[in-house]
Amino acid sequence: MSNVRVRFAPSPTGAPHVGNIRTALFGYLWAKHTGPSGKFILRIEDTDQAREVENGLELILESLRFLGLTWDEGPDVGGAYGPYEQSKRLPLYQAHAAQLIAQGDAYHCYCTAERLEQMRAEQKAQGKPSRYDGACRQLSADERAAHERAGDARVVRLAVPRDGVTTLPDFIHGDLTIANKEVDDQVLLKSDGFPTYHLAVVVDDHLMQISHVMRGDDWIPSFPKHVLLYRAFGWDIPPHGHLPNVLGPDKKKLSKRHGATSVLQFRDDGYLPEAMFNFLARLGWSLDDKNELFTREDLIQVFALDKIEHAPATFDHAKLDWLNGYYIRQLPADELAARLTPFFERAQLRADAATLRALAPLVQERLKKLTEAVAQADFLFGADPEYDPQLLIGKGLDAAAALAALRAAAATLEKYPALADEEKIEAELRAAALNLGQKNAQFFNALRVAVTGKTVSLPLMGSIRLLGYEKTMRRIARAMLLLDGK
RNA sequence: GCCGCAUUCGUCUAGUGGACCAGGACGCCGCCCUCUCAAGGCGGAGACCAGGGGUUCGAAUCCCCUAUGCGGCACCA
Repeated sequence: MSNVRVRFAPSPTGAPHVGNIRTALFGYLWAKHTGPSGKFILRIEDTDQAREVENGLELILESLRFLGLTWDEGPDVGGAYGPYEQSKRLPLYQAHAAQLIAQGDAYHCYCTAERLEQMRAEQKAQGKPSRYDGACRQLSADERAAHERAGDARVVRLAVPRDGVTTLPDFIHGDLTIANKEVDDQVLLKSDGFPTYHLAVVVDDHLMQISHVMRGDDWIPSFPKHVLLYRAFGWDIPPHGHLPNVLGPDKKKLSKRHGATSVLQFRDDGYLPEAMFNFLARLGWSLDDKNELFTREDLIQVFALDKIEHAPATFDHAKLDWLNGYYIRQLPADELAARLTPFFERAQLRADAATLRALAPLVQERLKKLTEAVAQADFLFGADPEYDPQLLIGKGLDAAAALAALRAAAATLEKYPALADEEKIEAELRAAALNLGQKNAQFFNALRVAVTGKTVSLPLMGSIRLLGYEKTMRRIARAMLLLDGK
């Protein structure tokens, strides 16, 4: 196979959501699967000035970087086929549009927005599909000259054949066919001199020698325009694959309506890139019935185009959470601590590196998302926690028994102010429980609530070690006081 | 409305004419482990393969029709 070159071509209209990024991921995987010669290219389709967002480009770059979807060519890194922002390639499109007009494959249209609007309203009223009526397609030379003399604004439209059908082989769906009469005389070049998607994508994919076009299957209805353009220019059509969309829980195409859908939001919500990468790859693609967990390297190695699903896939948050938890558990403790750092900073908890490093093993198998560590560890920071004293009294115990448990626990801990030998302390605490005739669960519950203020907490011994001897003893004493009144 | 794409457990999916009274994963339920919660182990429920016609000795797998869902119908991508 000659060199594979796949492009991801978003427009800078906001933070890319996971559906778009999944398209980027598949392109990346396919390019990298073919080895070092496979290139992943980033091209920015900024041809609509109206919809542009100021930091749109940055958001795209950041999203791709988060997932490690490194591009070989793009607006920031350059490449042999630049520029990679369509707004910087305007003369190219204009020249190609001129060529089409010269060949008779496109024509100037002088219709005003008002006329088009009225035309569509009429078509709609008659229950007809809204399509450009071709008014300017058969303008005489004189009429054109008149419009030009008057300085009327003009666009360039594609002259779509009235009959026949257009077929595109698609490596996901098989042959796709649409009758030409269903295809609009699409605008190729807008009156502001910018191209529309249709012209730009074909010109750029060809000029940039894109080997495989991969895009969402919401593009299927407009492929005839692209095929027609390739033919008009006399260019080979690269293999196309229309990826099924990613759906929200309501089965509708994923969008902002579905809540946090941008990759950056997932990052901020505490999802690992490893997990997102794995999860997104499995949405609409699978290897077989055995493998679920894939690293980036695995995926690059086994990714195959013919395994891409035909039907849209629903984004399953629960499964993502499971995967994220799995990858969190795989992290070395140092690494987990490092990844946790920004979340504690954001929560404004003064957790130094050593504390986080010691905390990591405790929270590790209890996290689905990194953000959750903050709530699990918050008892370590700030003032002694407030709680309902009733919580100190475990199931089947009374206040006196809980008090006895705390007294025994304090007596044990007092012997180990350095909290050095955890196992030994724990053994002694168990012995104390036995001695009091309490179940471990009952005994430790009292201690747990006293120390953490919660009935559900991180492992007790580790929590005590992190809290420190002083604070622990103070909280136990306080708990005993609370119990005294009962 | 017109055109197109799709249709296997709740979800992601395996399955390309016989090995499928349909396999795995997430989720769910139960048990074990256990200082709580998790994690882990074990087990369970859960899909008559959208429906109906064909083709075939034989169909989840091939063909047709219907239904449903989704997508597109801009000087937006």
